Amino acid sequence: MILRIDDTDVERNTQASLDSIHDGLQYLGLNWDEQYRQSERLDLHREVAARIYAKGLAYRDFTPAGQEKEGQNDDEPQRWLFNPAMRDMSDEESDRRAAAGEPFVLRFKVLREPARFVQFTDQVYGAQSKSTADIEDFALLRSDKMPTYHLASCADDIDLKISHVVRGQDHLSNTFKHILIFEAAGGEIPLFAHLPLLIAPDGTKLSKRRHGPVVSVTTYRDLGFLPQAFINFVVLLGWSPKDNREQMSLEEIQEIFSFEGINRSNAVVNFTEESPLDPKAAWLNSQHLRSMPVEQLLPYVEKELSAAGLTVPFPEPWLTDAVDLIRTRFFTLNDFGSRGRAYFVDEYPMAGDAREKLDKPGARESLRELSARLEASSEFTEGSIEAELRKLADEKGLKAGILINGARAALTGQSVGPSAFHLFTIIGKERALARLRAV
RNA sequence: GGCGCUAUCGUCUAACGGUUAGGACAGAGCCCUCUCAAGGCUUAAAUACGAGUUCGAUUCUCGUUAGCGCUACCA
Repeated sequence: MILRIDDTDVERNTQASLDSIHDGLQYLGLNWDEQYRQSERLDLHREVAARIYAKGLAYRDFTPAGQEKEGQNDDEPQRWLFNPAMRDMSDEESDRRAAAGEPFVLRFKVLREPARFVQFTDQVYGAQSKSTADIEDFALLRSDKMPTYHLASCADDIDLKISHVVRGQDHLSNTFKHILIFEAAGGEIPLFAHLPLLIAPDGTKLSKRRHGPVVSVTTYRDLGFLPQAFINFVVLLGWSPKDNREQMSLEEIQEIFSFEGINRSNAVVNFTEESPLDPKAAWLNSQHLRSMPVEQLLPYVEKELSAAGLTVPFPEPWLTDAVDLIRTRFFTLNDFGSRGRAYFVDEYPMAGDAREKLDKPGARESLRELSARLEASSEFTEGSIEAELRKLADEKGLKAGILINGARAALTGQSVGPSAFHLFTIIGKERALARLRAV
């Protein structure tokens, strides 16, 4: 895999955007073998431009920036293809003005009269065809000698022997220009596959500017997404396995993914003002979280906990059990370091509604009593704990629920969670009883 | 305006020209239950519109409408 940074636009070329690309790719485990930056390959691009010019397939346009359409004859006001004075300028004049240092744009001399059809077969959109009569004389080199995206992209594709160009559908109609460049430069034309766009709920194209968090892969990482869950979500936007499968492993996806199965219509990422997360993405993450082999999940949890400042001695068997127990009610990795804190360390906050459970009349003293009795008991299993607790509730004239909910609150700092009896055995006798004593 | 692309539940999507138009998420309800999840079950919800071809059109053709893209010395 080649990672090529298309950074010929100096204005938008920032370290931050480069970091974001690297971070996102690394998080997803999409590692590259080679990296190139177009801004470091300008000589190659200019060479290709020179070659096209030498063949008479490009010309210098000395029109100042922004004035291309001025002075146009108004029979087709909106339609600009080229400026005849520039396109038809004599070589002598062109050379003279260039030698005099006058800035110019190098434009591709698109075939006119007779026009011809440029054709290619897109792997997703099928047969495509467009008349050169509808293609304007696009720029190859800007007046500051920087290559345009079109030129740089094609020149690099040729040089790097790119086999497949897979990109957004917004480039579908640019592809005709690219084919013209490939032909003029004498390069082999790669296979093209255009993908439908991801759009916002209001139908507009997703953009970094307007939908920053939604389009940034690192957002999902920071929200506690498993990489495979994110990939699973994205792959289902514009493509499906056709057999009603939703949750899929990376291996399954690699096995069955194909260009032919890709849809041609844009897909909406269903986020809201409150959350950048599509509900289906959240669901897929929770599905992966609870169904992947627990040993595979452990490294993620460990990383998450250490990021939260917690040092936990993985892989202790009881920790594995704890992760396995609570993951069915968690949605993201972040939950382990927040809601799951009490399972891993002894310092954890007591939620307000958990405190309410403990404030029930008789709850605290009964729980302390329970602690003492369990301490004295030789057995410490779910069964023995339940028997002891129910017996105590009976004696105190309390509903068992008071003690059950109270125990959960004391043990985890939360009013909701797994079976209270199971909790005792997960947390361990010594620590569990200490937590009861401390209510 | 020109050129190109697209159109199935709210969203993501399935359906050799013949299905009660299927699944998933989100929603509603029920079951399970010590709480919360999970899980199981049920429910509501769609072929943009109009012609044509055909015994029969979500599916093929044309038109309309709508959306998106390109139309830059951005990518």
